[in-house]
Amino acid sequence: MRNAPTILHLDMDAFFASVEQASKPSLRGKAVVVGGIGPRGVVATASYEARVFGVHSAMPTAQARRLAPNAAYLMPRFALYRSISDQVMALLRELSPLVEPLSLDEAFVDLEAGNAAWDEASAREAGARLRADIRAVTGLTGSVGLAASKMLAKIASERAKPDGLVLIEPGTERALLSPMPVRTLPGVGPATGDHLRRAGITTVLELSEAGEDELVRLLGKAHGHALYAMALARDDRPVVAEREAKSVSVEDTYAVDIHDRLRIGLEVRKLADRCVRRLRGAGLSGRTIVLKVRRYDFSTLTRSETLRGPTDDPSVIREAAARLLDSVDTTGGVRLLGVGVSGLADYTQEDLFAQAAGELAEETPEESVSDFGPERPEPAAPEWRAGQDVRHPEYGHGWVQGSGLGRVTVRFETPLSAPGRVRTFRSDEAGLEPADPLPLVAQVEAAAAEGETDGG
DNA sequence: GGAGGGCGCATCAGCACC
DNA sequence: AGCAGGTGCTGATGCGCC
Repeated sequence: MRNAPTILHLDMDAFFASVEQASKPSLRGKAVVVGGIGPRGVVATASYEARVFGVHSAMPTAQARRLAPNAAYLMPRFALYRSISDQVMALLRELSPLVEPLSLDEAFVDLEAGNAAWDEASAREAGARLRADIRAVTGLTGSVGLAASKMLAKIASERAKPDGLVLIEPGTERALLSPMPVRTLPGVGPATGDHLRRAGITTVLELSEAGEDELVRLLGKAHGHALYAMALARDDRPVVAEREAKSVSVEDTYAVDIHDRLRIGLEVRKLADRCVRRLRGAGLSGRTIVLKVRRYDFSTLTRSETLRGPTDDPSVIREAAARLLDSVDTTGGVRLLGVGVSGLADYTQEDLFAQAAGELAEETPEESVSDFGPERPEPAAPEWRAGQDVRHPEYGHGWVQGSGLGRVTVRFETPLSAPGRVRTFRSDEAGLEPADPLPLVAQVEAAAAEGETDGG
């Protein structure tokens, strides 16, 4: 807790949905839902137009479809969101080297550490300029919260949404916090919220009145102390620039439960390979292999095994995952499988143990290496995914609005065009091919906005 | 009735070692 | 040899967050 409101929290407004609307003119002003499209998908982001129908993130997509049947339902395009996120994070780093990204669309910035602000007026000014820059560079809006601590900056940006800026004046923190529900505080989710409610505690004021000892008794040592401090608006957590990953994991929920034990083994193997690809991509290796299984009844269990040293060897990790699977009863079927690696080494070091094991186990030689990697055969028929960008030699750039029954419907428009027209083709239409997303903002403008900060 | 993916953190139990 | 008490690791689970 400092005495000037120089911690900034940025939250992009309905980020995924806003990117899709910017990229697809025909969706502007319309209900857009981005998330898992399958029977077991959940909503990642709903546009504000979709929220009017009661759709919100973390809601099952099936339920969203009942509430807003006419909304556009799109798969997330993370590569595109990441590229825009990078532009936004770069703007934040111009304010201060102390930037802590929380996700693709959210970050804390310590303005004081970057000499970007030192008091209320300069903080407000920096926040307003940031919002303008974000709009100029990305065409999107973000909301800014400014306060003397992380917790309050975040609460402020929440109140600023959408497309606003809120600064919490030092000295007013406790009065602001007191009437708010306990769920407002970081660390209070559904379980803790229920727990506190059963103890008769529903507001932040009641939380502080309960006293530290009572909270520790109710919630345990770490949680109790932390929550009492938060309730009094005491929050000293620093903005931390780079936090290195502590684990890497991948998981899949299947459209239907898998019962076949062989198939389960196959999926675990595929997940292990995907996990290793990510691990290697980050130049990491790890020592503990974790298998996660969610059964048909939603009961979830994890099994883990710690090796003698870190590895990024696909066959070692596959075999560990397979061993862990052996110890799990999958009768009744599984809905989700996952493979993870923790105990990461920040550099890839030679794994002598795995090497020795590999040399000993000559019975299973090249198979493990040769069919690892991206060289698996592509499916023959092109599968058109909803939302995907495409090009057609005659009609130009567009996106897939829907596909099925050997047909694909494409809307031809670009981020800079007027809403475009829809055409339907056969799935194997000659010349129709996947395309990269186009920039959301005219290049000249973007270059000018960057030049302004570079040159000045 | 339905509930993704990917992470970090806390707690607890069991065990080895001192 | 048995016991009491730390400490640190491993493994499992649950919560919270975006």
